[in-house]
Amino acid sequence: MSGRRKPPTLRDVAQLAGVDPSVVSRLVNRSPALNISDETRVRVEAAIEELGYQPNLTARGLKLRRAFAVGFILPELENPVYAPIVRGADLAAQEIGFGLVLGAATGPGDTEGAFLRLLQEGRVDGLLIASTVLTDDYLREKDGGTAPLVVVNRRVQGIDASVTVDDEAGSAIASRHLLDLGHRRLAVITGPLEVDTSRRRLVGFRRVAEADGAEVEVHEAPSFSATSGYEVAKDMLDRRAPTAVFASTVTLALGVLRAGHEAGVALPDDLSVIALHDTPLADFTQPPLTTVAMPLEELGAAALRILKDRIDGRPVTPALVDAPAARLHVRGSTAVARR
Amino acid sequence: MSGRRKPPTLRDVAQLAGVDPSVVSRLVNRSPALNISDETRVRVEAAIEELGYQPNLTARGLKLRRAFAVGFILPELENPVYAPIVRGADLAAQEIGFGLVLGAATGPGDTEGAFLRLLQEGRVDGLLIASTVLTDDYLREKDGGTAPLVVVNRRVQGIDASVTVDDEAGSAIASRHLLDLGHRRLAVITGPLEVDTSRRRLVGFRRVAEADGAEVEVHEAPSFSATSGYEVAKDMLDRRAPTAVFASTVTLALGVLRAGHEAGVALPDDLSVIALHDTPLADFTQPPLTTVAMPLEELGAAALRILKDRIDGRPVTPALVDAPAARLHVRGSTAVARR
DNA sequence: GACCGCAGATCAAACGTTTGAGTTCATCGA
DNA sequence: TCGATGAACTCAAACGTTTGATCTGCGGTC
Repeated sequence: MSGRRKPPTLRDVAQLAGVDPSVVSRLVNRSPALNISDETRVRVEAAIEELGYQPNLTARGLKLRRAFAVGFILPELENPVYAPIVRGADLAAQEIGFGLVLGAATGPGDTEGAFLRLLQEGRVDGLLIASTVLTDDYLREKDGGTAPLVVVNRRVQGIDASVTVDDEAGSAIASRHLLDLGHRRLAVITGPLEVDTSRRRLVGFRRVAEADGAEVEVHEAPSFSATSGYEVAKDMLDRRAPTAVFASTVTLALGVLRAGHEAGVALPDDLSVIALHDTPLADFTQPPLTTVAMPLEELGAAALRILKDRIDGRPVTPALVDAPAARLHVRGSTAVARR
Repeated sequence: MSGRRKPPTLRDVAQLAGVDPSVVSRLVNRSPALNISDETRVRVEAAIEELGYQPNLTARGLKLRRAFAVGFILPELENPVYAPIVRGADLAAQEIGFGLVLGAATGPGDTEGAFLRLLQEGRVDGLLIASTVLTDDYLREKDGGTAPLVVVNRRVQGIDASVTVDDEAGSAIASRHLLDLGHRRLAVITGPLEVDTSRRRLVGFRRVAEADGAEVEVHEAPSFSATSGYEVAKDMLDRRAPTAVFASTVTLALGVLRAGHEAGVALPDDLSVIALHDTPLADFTQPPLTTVAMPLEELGAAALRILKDRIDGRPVTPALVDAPAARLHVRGSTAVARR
């Protein structure tokens, strides 16, 4: 309520320091074209300090045709996998003085709306796309359109700018863990296989398991939700059950756990469960969920940096895979195979 | 990559329609000062259509001293309680053409940094504060400063603009449910009592329970995390255990469930658990968690609308409580009291 | 016939920056 | 002594809007 006074401008600073605004501008921007005496520099800096001058983003944006912000399109916020990705992106954005504006979808299908809205308004300089609902075709069509985009945690043919973690390697670790525990009859519950990320996880898991001669049955869930995981797992348990299952994401695993409990199978003794992606929640499932933690925060940060490169017109490396340390967190949901 | 051409401007439209830019501007903004013939109107509208004109937000922003965006400061994204709040706010923002920019804290303590950053840059016109870490004093000091703010899910003395759900009523419903099941020895695990929201939940629960002559023991967790809930619950179970416990938020409940399992108490037969706030996850805990769903999405939306009122300088009702339908979701974690 | 009023437009300054193109003045080499 | 050089600045247009002020006819009044 109290007097919201307008902040000092470049002009104010210039006037106080007795110089032209252009000097202040160049000073603030460390422009190489700046050429002033030390004395003047000191005076200007003092003026900036005294007034607490902060450049006006909007004015800069108008002049430079920049929003100094990027949008993050995601299908939903509830899925715990997004929290670290968003955090990573936000942090990286902060570092370069960018804002992260949310384009959360309101419901299935509206991701597209969020997409277009952000772009057309010129509110953002580029877009991070973590949605699984936008089709490859749609993305290819939009890429290079109004604004640069980077797809996160997914690769689409024809779009260079995409960042993924090494899903294959992570899944291989899960596979290895189960094999080490002596499991021979394995199942994987994967997300929709039209999503390339799902496919890579499947491949990674299978490669290791089959190289070891273990049996792998594949169950494709129609979505990444816990409910889907539950349905698929219930179905799986009705048949000849495996002794261990790899859920290709944490939400699916939640469904598996529930199906297990309902079917009365002892966890982890009758059925080991391991999931890709770690989350604070994993400590609190019953039993606590063994996971392979992926560098999701790094993923978000990398995505943002790549997006910035595109915005600045720098060349982007074809399909950067970001592969630091996938780490196994052994909790209570995996155990040695019963014989 | 392909030619990113600059979008049409007001000038372009004006030129095409053969009128002055001011006409177009006023038309677009439905300015009452506009006074043109139908013929002209048609021509201008056609030009807008033809060029696909979209007003440039940055330029408008510069002129009008507006960012057309608000910031949302939250302590973390992992807590499932925030997802619906953010979604509600984002939806409401979309409706009025505003953007929602994230000010997620990087870690404890940095919420403040996010706060100041967003404000000073002039990136936002106002701020939604859902953080529990900013102190009342700090908020009071900032209120009415650079930008308007609205505190979400919390009330602070001296700041009119705050929105909360009816925590008392919700907690009362939880209380009622447990009493109806015949429980007489109740416990509540509350978040930090320096947070007013925690206090209101406690009050609501207690009022109903004690009116019924039931016994209520209070356990204050040092934070809202699952880990805190776990620690406190473990402690509680070591003593004379109650037959039912009310966790004042879902994350705390997760901790309670785990403590229960570890202590070997049968859930829900030996101990009923009910939590405030619903989440998709509740279906997948073991046992599935009985909850009282609060209108969190509405909370977010209401917060945004109030913030908009403040931004526009409209008077704000003192401490609006938004109290539609808290709903009980009975799942597997509550059962009739054993005698 | 001078004047008013009004519909239907136009003008131009401003919002706070950025930046290419001047300007001024002292110094230097030949 | 003159012009060239360069250091240290200033000028002013532009980015795309918004908006109060101004202009131009024309029909109606007295």
